[in-house]
Amino acid sequence: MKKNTSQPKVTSVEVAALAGVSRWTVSRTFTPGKPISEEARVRVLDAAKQLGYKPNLLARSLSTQKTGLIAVVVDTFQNYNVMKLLDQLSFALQKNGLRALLINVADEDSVADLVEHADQLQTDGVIFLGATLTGDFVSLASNIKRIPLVIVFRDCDLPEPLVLNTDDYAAGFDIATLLVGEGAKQFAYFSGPTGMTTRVNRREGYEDGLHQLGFDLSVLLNVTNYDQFMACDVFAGYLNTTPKHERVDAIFCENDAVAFGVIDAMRAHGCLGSIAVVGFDDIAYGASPSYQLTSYAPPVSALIDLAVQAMLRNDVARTVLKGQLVLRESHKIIAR
Amino acid sequence: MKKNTSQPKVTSVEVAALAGVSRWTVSRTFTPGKPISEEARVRVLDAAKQLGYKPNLLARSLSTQKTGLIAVVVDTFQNYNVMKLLDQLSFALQKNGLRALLINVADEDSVADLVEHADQLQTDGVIFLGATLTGDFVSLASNIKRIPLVIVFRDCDLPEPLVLNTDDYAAGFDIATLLVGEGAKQFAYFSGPTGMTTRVNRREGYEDGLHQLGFDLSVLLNVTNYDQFMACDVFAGYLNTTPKHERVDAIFCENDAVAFGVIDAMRAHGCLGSIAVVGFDDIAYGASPSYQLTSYAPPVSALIDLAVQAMLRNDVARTVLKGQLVLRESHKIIAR
DNA sequence: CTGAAAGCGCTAACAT
DNA sequence: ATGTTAGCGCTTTCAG
Repeated sequence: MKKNTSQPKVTSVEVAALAGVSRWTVSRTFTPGKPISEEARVRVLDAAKQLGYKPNLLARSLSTQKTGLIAVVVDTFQNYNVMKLLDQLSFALQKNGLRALLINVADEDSVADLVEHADQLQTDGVIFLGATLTGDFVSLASNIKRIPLVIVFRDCDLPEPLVLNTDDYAAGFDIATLLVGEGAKQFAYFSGPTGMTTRVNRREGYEDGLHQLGFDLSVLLNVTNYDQFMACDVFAGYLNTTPKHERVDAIFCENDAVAFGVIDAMRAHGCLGSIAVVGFDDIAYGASPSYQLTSYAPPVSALIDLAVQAMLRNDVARTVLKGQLVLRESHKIIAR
Repeated sequence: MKKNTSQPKVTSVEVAALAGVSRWTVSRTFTPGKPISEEARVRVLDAAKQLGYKPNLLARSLSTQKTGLIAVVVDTFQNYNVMKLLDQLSFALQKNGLRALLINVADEDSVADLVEHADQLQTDGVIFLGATLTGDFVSLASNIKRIPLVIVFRDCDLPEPLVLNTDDYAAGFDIATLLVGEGAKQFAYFSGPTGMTTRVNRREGYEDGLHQLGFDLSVLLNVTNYDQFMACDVFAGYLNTTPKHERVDAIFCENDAVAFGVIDAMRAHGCLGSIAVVGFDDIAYGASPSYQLTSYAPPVSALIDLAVQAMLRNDVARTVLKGQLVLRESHKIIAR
């Protein structure tokens, strides 16, 4: 049995009494950057320690109108990339004295409610972390005017929320260039779920890149979920129904999970290395000897810094930033 | 540029005025389960909508002494298992009207500060999610008496914080039984980092199980980090320095990440299938065709439910629960 | 540098 | 069922 040893609550009043100063002097002691005589400070700190006093940040927030809480909205956890982003984001927030209030919107239609609740909790901002924004987001965004709304690693057509994203077009273009350089002639693109806020730019850059180099995008594959196993099934289907000589020799996958699935399918089919594959996100797992996935690394820390900055000051503008290709083995065509 | 369209703050006073009722009636309207006449309710709701009023939950918390915030302490994000746990935990909390305040303690020595800060924020409890608790945790735990402290998926010798964990001993025992049943004769255990709060039970159950069946644990491997690639290196080393006929034929890995590393090493070494391998955690990835990892699935949802319950009521006792083996292919000895 | 008044926005407890 | 009193614990004026 766990007991809640509710200690007698100690407030600034008691500390003030013990230290022989006023309540307001106690407050100042615990507010960095407030003028206070060294003597008073020591006396207060001493009394506080003796009483086990800690300022109630909730009460402070009510006064200052700042909670230091940032709602972080995530819609898919079980994804290595999201994990990395969440790791870095929560860390960056903490470094700036902010805290991440995690909002899990796996349950699609509750987004609006959850974000509204966060708003009522007086969070200082909302960051949508690679979340696939659904329809009601429009109304949501217009309801929340009090605090900054930021979308990182996702696009959004609306003018309202601040968008901070990878330059998907440039990425697609670079990948087309890489693949053509490897000698590929037939190209495929493997997309994930298509929602309201899409990542078409990634494909467009790829396609434009191919065109510019005299090639076409001949095959479009799709999976309704960024799921490795589903992607594997889809690609296995492609391999099974397409005679070897008709197959593409290069494929750009919308993210690494899909790319893994493609590689799995090729391994199972015994044709590993016959098709160049490039992923996106550069999750740590890609370095695995079993995959050696070539991937595009988004400018994670730069974008996260911007997102945090946007929470702190209101002077961040919509931005797309280039990432960079991480070359390993999977983009090479070894066997044919 | 993002503008903070600071709307004129609307409080319950304004709503009360417009609705022609008192402030407290407004409060009641927004507190589920409080008696209120339908007429008044409608009038208030109407006025509230008109004014765009939303109750300030912060102020409410100050009064009620409940924030509905639960600090969730995580020390390693980039781990599929943690991700799953965090996903389920945050979801379970939400379902119960609670919210997860994410505390990222990647930076080891800041645990105490961060948890203390959470305490000052008046969180209603703290959940350590599979976090490796370091030394100063002892003092930490004794400092926080106001709210329940729970450790899930980790052991802890201290009597104070509530521990909710998998029955690691039983798991180890079951795995020994499985491996012996597969015809293995020589056994290894591959452990991860050894900290203050260890998972020795997992190994002990394994070892006792082997003994009971007439076998011994002959090889102990270790990696200082639950990292697939590091584990791969370590196991590659083992394979390279141990002649084939002297090698173990079964290995139990402390978690799936390590097990993946072992499989990677075997694949690279061309001896895939020669050694039975069993992991722990049953991360989704284990189902990958490239691994087909047999693993032990901890009773995740049961433990998480208990943790949430512990936040809600103070009647949860220290518990260990059995999980179950998930049989795929990796525990079979195919080639020798 | 320190003290006092007023108030952040809401709700518990009691009264009506 | 509704209104009242008193406060949650802190901070922001602004005097002294």
